[in-house]
Amino acid sequence: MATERYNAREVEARWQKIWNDKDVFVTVNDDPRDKYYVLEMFPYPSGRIHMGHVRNYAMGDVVARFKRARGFNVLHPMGWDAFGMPAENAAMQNKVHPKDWTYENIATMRDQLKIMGLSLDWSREFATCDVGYYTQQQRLFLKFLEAGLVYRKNAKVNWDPVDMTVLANEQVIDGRGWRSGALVEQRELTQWFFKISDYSEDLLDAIETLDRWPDKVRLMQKNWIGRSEGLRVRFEFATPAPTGDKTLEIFTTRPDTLFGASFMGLSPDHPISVKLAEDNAELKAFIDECRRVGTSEEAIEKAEKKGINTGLRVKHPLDSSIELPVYVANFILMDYGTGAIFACPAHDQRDLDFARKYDLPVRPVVLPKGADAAAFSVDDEAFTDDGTIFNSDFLDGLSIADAKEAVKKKLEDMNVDGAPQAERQVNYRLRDWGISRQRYWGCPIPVIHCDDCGVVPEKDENLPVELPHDINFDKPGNPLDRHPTWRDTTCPKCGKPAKRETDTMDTFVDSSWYFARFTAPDCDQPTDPDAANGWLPVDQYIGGIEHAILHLLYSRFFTRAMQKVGALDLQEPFKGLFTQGMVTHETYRQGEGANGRWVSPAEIRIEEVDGNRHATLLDSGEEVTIGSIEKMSKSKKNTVDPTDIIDTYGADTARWFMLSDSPPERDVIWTEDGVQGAWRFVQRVWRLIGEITDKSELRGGSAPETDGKALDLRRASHKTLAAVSSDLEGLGFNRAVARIYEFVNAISKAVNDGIEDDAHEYAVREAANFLVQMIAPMMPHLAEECWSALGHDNIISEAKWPSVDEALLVEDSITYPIQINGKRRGELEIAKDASKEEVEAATLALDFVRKALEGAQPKKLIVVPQRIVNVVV
RNA sequence: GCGGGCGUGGUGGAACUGGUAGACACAAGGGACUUAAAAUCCCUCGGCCCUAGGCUGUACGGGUUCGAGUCCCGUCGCCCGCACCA
Repeated sequence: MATERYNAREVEARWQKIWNDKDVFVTVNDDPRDKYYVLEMFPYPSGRIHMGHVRNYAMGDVVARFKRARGFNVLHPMGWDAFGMPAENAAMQNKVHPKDWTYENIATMRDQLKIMGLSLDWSREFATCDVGYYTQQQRLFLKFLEAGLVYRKNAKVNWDPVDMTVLANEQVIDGRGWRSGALVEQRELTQWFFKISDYSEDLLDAIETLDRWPDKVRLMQKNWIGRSEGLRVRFEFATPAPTGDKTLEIFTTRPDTLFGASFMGLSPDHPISVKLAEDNAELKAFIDECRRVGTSEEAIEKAEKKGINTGLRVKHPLDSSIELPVYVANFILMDYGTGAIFACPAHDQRDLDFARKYDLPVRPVVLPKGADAAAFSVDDEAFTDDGTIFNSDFLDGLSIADAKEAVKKKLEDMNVDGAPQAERQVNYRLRDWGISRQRYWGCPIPVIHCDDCGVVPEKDENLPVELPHDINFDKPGNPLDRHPTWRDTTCPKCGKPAKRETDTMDTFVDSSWYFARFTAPDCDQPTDPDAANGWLPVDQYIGGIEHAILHLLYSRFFTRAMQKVGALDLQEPFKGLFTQGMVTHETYRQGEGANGRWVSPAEIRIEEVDGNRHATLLDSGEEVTIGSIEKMSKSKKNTVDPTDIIDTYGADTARWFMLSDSPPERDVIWTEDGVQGAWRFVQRVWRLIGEITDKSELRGGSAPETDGKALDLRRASHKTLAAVSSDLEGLGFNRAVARIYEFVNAISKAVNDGIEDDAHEYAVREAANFLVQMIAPMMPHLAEECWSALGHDNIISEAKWPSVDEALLVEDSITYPIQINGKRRGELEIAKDASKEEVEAATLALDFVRKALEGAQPKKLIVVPQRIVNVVV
């Protein structure tokens, strides 16, 4: 074979055809081997694959191919998260039907994925907008409805009064609609909800069992669910409330600070606020202003703390001589607790900001450890750490925890307006999941509104409720609403004319069970429970950290809900989770400030002059500014098209580069130099394998002798194999790559120095085989080509992972670094099984140690077995 | 604003549970081969000091420890999420 250059384009296409023709990656459900389910978060078909996809799918493919080689029956499917807003935006902008736009994108992206050479079972592919998929989703919805997991209630949406349409949070920019620029209002609509709150406690507790999830994701989910133990306290009104209520009910997690109470706060949406606003113009204006901030928690929290004094007053439950004013405040959420709070400014930053603005009292009641009670005051920073209660009557001197308990006990036993003054309550931050979307391109909610029977589920035999194709986006709003006939149907209950629900489902619903559907993609029910229970949970799920909370939490809820309706029998969908980092790239900009424009990497050339990098435009030679490194995005034009890279260098090179260097959980910077380095490595491996086959074909080496150079190389082979195996097991792709580089250096040296004898030749052949097998999960095409060149008659995609000879890993001596006072001053080589005493004696006998000691005894001699020795003088 | 994370040479990074900081790679510089270029191979490569060698160094400032990139406190910078983007 000699040294012709490796032609990636020709080789990759050839092997992809072979895999395809042989159905190598088609998985059958009844295979007797142990199962392993690898899944990467499926892509939204935005138009073209981007580098983030390449990274994500390259990682998943390594796991899939590695586990396959290790003897597992691997399920590795792919599909499309295909409903969503971009298709509607495209329809509005380019007059293209969302369905056509979506399926064209899918076709393009499927081709792009195929040239990556992924070991996917394409026979299981589906898109969430396939009628076959959303039919089953409607069926699941009806089962959830029957099981009491679905209900309707009023909820707020962002309303664009000019476009007459509901806006997503991302479409609201500084309180205005992104297209119309109109001030956004809030509107209440009756919407569909999933009762995820039924599972708050379970979803929280079960996080403990997810030991193969990143700690940060588990922590984020815990905080998101937000369990808090607190107290529901009823404050008696000192002035009559407009609603006729005798008491104002609040929720607090800090009853210990009750003596620091300065005012009461109501959400702008609280019934009392709304009632008062009826004949208070100032308050009404304020509430309207709050409603223009938007519905997102972020917007509400970031807004300046503001409020209006209602003139109402309540009595302090522990000291009736104190009356507290009641404010309507913009930072209080109606969805959390009771929509009302008591404010203790000294120990809550939001309350403090508010109190300072309106000149309300700030009375500290928690004293920091060691502080002087007489001198302690709170200025602009609330004190939220631990301390001792003071200024608080019977609570003085107690710890926070004890004071909480004391207040709870006391208030529980008190009565106001014929009921206990307070009750203990466990509160969750997690809210029910609103799934209604007033949009066309989503799964229709299969219910019918009948004037006589009310809301009626569609009959199972009438499914699917199919999206009509004859719609247009000439006008804003939901095309389903104004379709001339689609809404018209008959009531499944009474048979009279009735109207269909026009809301479609949140696309998070689509992605909350696709992993289960892959186990039986053609089943005429949502799942085949046997298949689902056999394959699930997903053993390794890989995707972006941006999904750490919502998608993963919804999928966990869905799995429980599906268990409840008998679709499958497990709670947790994802056993192992891995969140990979983003792909970033330098940015380039021509011109300054507002007149500047972003320039794509393909348009420029980089040169180095006197150690400084300069970028110039390819066509005009004009200088371009090199900017910061940012996440690849269309808006900054710092994207690199994977197809271009694969055309130039091949899929293996692109995959290898995505896996080398950067740890997979961290961001990776795409650089041209890096790709070229990867490409050179591809060539290097090919050349090395060529040399080995040339040099060793004359000999018949088959004697695994174990001494000299042959032994050294075999040790390196088995050590590398052991290390790479465990790196791949733990998704340490970059570490595996570094070890493979080292290994290639070692093999090259052995080959260049000349193959000495049969034993050495055996070792070189073994090393070559190991090398090819170790790169196979990452660069499968190159590996197949090398494997074939090495004379194997099977394909490497079906070859078994080699096994490590443990005997070759054992070392008989060890080199200890010797520290003097914590600084390394030399080394000690000694038998690996030397006792602590022997190591100590040998250390003290070393020249530089004796010199440092100057005849004295060491103050301390620390020997960490197999690690290090530290002499303290 | 709240929650979560990250920060190591010119660059990407390595360093298992607190134990030799900079493995491996990229870039750069020097050399070999070549008519020349590409490719390939060899050498150097955190900073400072005069070498042997030493000092210093993991965003910044403190602390715990025989020993800190790793643990703790504070500061700065960047990134992700915040429930209708996917």
